Amino acid sequence: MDKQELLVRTAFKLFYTRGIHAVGVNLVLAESGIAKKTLYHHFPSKAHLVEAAIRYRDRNYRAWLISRLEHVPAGKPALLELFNALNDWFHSRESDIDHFNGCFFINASAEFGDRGSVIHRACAEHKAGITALIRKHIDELSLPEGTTEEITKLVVLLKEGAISMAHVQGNLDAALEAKGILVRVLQDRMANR
Amino acid sequence: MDKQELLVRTAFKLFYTRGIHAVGVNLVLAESGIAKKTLYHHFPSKAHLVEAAIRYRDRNYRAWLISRLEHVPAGKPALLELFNALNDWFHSRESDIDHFNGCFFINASAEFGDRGSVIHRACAEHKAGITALIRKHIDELSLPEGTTEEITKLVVLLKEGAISMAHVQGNLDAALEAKGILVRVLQDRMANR
DNA sequence: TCCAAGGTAGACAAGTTAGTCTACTGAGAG
DNA sequence: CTCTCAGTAGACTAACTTGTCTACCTTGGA
Repeated sequence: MDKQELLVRTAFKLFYTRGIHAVGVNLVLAESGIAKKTLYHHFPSKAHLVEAAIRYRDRNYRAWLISRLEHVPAGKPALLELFNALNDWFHSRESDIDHFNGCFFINASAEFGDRGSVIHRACAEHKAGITALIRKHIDELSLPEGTTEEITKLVVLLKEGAISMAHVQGNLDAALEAKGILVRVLQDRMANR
Repeated sequence: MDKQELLVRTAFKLFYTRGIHAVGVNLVLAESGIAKKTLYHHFPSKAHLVEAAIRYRDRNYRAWLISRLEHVPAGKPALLELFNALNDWFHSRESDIDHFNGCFFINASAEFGDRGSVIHRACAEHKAGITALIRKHIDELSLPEGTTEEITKLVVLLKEGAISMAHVQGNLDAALEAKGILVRVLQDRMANR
C-alpha cells in the first residue's frame, strides 16, 4: 500500500475512534510510521487529510452497503436487509467498516458544525448518496404515486434514528426495533389501500 | 449572575456552536471576562466544566420541551406538538435553546465516543429522560397492551432521525416530515384494530 | 556509472493547550 | 477599625498543536 493510502486509512481509523480534533497529525504519523514531511507532501494541511479520510469512508461504507443489499431480491427484502446490515454494524460484526462508533459523518458534522464548511458538505453528500441508494430499492416496490417518497423518508428517518440511539444510548438493538416498526407500518399501509 | 453560572453558560454556548475540543478554556475565559484561576477554583479541570455545561443544557432543554408540551391537551395533541416544537427549534425560532446547531448531546457523544466516559453517559441519561417524557404522553393514549412501547420507539426514532437530517443534511423541515409520517401511521394503525 | 527528481526523514519554529503559581482584593465578623 | 479568608487576578510552565526547513535517500533512465 502506498504511503498516501496508508496515511488516509490510519487517519480515518483514529478520527473515527477518537474524534477529529482530538487526534493530532503527530499521532497519525506515529501510528502509521510515516514522516511529517511526507504527509505535507501529499496533503497541504490537516483539513485536506480529514477531507480525504471522509471520502475514503464514503467509498468504503457505500461499497459495504451495496454489497449487503445486492445479494437479496430487490424491493422489500432489500429494505429489511438494510436493517439487518445496520444491526450487524451496530454489533461490530462487520470488519469491513470497523468497530462501531456511531456514524462517522454525523460525528464529523458535530465537530464541524458550520454547514458551509467543506467537511460538513461532504458529510451531507454522503447522506444524500445513501438516501438515493435506498430510494432506488423502494422504487422497486412500485408503490402508488407519492408513496415512494413518503416511505423513503420513513426508512431514512428510522435508519438515522437507529444510528443515534445505538451510539448515544448504546441501544445496539435499535436497528432490529426499527425493522419491526417498519414491517408493521408497511402491513398496515397495505391493508388500507 | 455569579461567575460560576456565567462560566457554564459561556462554555455551553461556545461548545455548542464550535465543538468541545475546538474550544479552549482560554476562549471561554476571554468571552466571559473571567480569570483562569477563578475557573479552576470552581472546576478542577476542563472536563468538569464540560460536564457542567452538559447538565446545564439538560436542565434547559428539558424545561423548554416541558413548557412546550404542557399547554396542549395530553396524548396525541402533545405528540404532534412535540414535532412542532422540534420544527421551531430547527428553524432557530426558540431563543430559549439557542440557534440550532444539532443536538448538543449527540454532538458531545461524537467527540467523546467512549461509552464509559462520564460525558457520554450524561448524554445517554439526557436522551433517556426525554424518552421517558415522551412515553408519559403516549401512555395517555391508552393504547392496547404492548403498543405503547412500540409507538414510543417509533416517535423517538422519528425524532432522532429528524434531528440528524436537520443538522447533517440541513433539511430544516425534517420535523414536519416526521410529523406527517407519524399521523399517517397512527391513522393506519387505528383503522386496523 | 552518473544524474535527476520525486519521495522521505525528523529537527525545528511559532502558536495554543490545560493547568499552576504567587499576590491581591473586598466583604463580613468581631 | 481590624482581621480573616473565599474569591479574584493574570503571568507563567510544560506539553502539545500544525506546519516548515534543510538534508538525504532511492529509483529510473541514459
